Amino acid sequence: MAPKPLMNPRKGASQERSRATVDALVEATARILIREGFDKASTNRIAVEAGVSVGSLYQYYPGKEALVAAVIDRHNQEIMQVVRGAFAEIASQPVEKAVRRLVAVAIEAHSIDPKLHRVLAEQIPRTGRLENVETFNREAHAMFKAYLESHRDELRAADLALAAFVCVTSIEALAHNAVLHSDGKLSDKTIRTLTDEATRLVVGYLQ
Amino acid sequence: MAPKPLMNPRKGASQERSRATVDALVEATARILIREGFDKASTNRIAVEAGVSVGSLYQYYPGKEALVAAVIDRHNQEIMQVVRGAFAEIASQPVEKAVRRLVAVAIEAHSIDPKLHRVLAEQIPRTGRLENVETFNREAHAMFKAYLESHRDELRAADLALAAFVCVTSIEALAHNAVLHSDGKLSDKTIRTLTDEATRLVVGYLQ
DNA sequence: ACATAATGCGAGCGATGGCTCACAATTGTC
DNA sequence: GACAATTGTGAGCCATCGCTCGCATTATGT
Repeated sequence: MAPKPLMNPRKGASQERSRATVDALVEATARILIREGFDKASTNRIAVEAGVSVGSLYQYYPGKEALVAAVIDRHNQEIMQVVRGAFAEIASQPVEKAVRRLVAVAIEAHSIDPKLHRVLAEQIPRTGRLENVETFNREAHAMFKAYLESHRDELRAADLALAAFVCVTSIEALAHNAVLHSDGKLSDKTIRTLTDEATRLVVGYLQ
Repeated sequence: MAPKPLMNPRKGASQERSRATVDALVEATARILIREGFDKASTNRIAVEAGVSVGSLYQYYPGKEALVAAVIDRHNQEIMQVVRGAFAEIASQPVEKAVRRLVAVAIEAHSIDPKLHRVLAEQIPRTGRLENVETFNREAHAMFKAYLESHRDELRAADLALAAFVCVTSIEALAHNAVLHSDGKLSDKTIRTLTDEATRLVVGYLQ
């Protein structure tokens, strides 16, 4: 068998110029996803939007999937940054206060770049490589479980992994549905009400 | 403007023969979605699988989207049948028993044709026409709110629409994640545990 | 200045997919 | 049996898409 022609993405982006090209590509991809949706995001279209040629695109990314994955990664990093911060912040706080903060953060996180968030949630097939979203989810579950373990005395649950699953799933779903159904930012009042309810739901369950 | 050449899906499927064709198409679509995934479900491929020519396909459906929508509708009808039955059954039962039943039903519903359910959840872009899933969601919320209203005295919530949103969202998400993460059917034990937890979560919130 | 490497270009190839249309086969009607 | 309506056929048109490759442009080293 002939060895692969070796025309995969060029090695490193060593010069300054190419970093700019890479960034332009990712940002162009995000813009197209937002403005025109997933199926319109062809490699040719993305290259034009980025002010770059298709050839250059394939020098840095093996295909459309990789570009979209890069956008998703970028978005997830932003979200996880916020979430990790929150967990650090609440580590030594009592359950009620901690849960309230986490709910608020979940809503904030889902409100980051809401249009992009919506497209990612609604239009991107969760197939192939794009499963690394799962990694983030697992991290969130693990962090929550760790918090529960260090506050065992305030709780009455036996299986903390199960409890973490129930809490994280509920909080995430509530934030997700609330933000997506209201197309964009929620009013402060709605956020307060929702936070109260979700907190009662989860705290009542844990204690 | 020239009047549209009038080559849209042929009017009615009046004869017996055509009903069979239509059914074959929908079932073929479902089979392909399950076995090969969404992108492999081209109109040509579907027609072959159904033992029918592409031409016939376009006599009954305006395109691939419509076929997939038909499959989704079929699946959702099955689910809503079960859910409607459950709501009728619990109408006069106390909150604890009612919620427990609803949780069980949610799990059952998500376990109907799990492979198809997974494909629909993971691979189908929720775009365009496929938003009528929303209709079913609204129906579920409405039914739950109706139940809450007729049991107001057992509850302490003020805003019942909000309470319904919180409960339905949580139950649905728990059932969804549990079923999808465990690839297929859950063990009886897992189902019992999950039902207990979800029931405690929701009942604790409502009372 | 010159050579060499790194980066960028974009016409166009091959593949695939949605969809049409001219026609054939079947069914219903008298 | 004759005729019209209904239903079924499938080769192939056209558009699009992912991707390549030979070449142009720009940076780096000496």
